[in-house]
Amino acid sequence: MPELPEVESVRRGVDEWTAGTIITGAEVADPRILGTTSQRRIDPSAVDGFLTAVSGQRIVHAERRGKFMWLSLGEGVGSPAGQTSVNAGRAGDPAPQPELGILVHLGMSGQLRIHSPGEEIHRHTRAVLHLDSDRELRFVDQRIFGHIGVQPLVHGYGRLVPASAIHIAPDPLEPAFDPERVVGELVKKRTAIKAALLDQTLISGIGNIYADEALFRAGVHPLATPARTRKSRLVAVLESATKVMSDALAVGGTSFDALYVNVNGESGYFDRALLVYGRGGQECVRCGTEIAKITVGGRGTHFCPVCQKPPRYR
DNA sequence: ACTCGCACCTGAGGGC
DNA sequence: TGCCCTCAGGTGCGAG
Repeated sequence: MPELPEVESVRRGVDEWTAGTIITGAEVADPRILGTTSQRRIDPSAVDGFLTAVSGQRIVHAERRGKFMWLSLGEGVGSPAGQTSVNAGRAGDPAPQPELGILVHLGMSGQLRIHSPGEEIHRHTRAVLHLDSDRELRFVDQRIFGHIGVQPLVHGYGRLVPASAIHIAPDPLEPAFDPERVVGELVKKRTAIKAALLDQTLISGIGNIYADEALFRAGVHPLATPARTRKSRLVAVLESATKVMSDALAVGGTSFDALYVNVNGESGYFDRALLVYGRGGQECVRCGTEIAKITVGGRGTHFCPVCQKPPRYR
């Protein structure tokens, strides 16, 4: 569900509520949330390992690259007695501690919500972090395509990122984003440009909604082959993607239903600004032609057959 | 070395 | 009402 604008809206709220707080304890209601969708068999000790690793840690900031978000962790000053086994053994160790972060990926249906203890627990709540601010951060995820876990921070494209995000390219809203590098990679791609836009190792943050929107706004057909497309057109697609995601972020992202909300449970408003996504069979806002819906790379793909001319080589 | 297709889940909505 | 099918903001892995 969430793409860059939605994840960034959530990150901002999480950072506001959690930066500088200490995690006093945690719960894992469904251990599957600790694994990826392809690593669902969770060792029972993983739950204890997670609880031990996060308890007593101080949250420095909520950070993000593409759709990957994480809480960077600092010294657990003031951590409660009895929950500091990880740090206690190293208390006198002069060697610097490895930098850690709590990775949170929202998958298709994940939400992070801030609550006061005692507020009603949603039935899809998979994990909870208790904070010393007398608030708690709840990870709610209907489909469990998301995951959470403590990871070392490693260097990737000029930043410290969680180990499992090392392969993720910079997104268009971060300083490390280099459109020339992306175009340089794109011109080697023989796959459909829509699929290339969804390749998070090439450019991150773009998902199914904004890929369709960016291609429509740039007037490029989703099945165009990047290697056979003018560089100027590729640049236009990247600019459109950046613009549409910035515009969406400015209004809190895109919400079709209650599955995407920010930390306070509020929806975003960009759904009313979508020009093609979800509009199959309706008239194109530019030329009135019926918006087509096809499948590209297994994903529903919406485009205008007139405004986005089919490539001649196909 | 690439590219593709599917599996991983739960739930909503449509057709019969 | 109920059953069965399709579809959904993502990602990782194995097969070809």
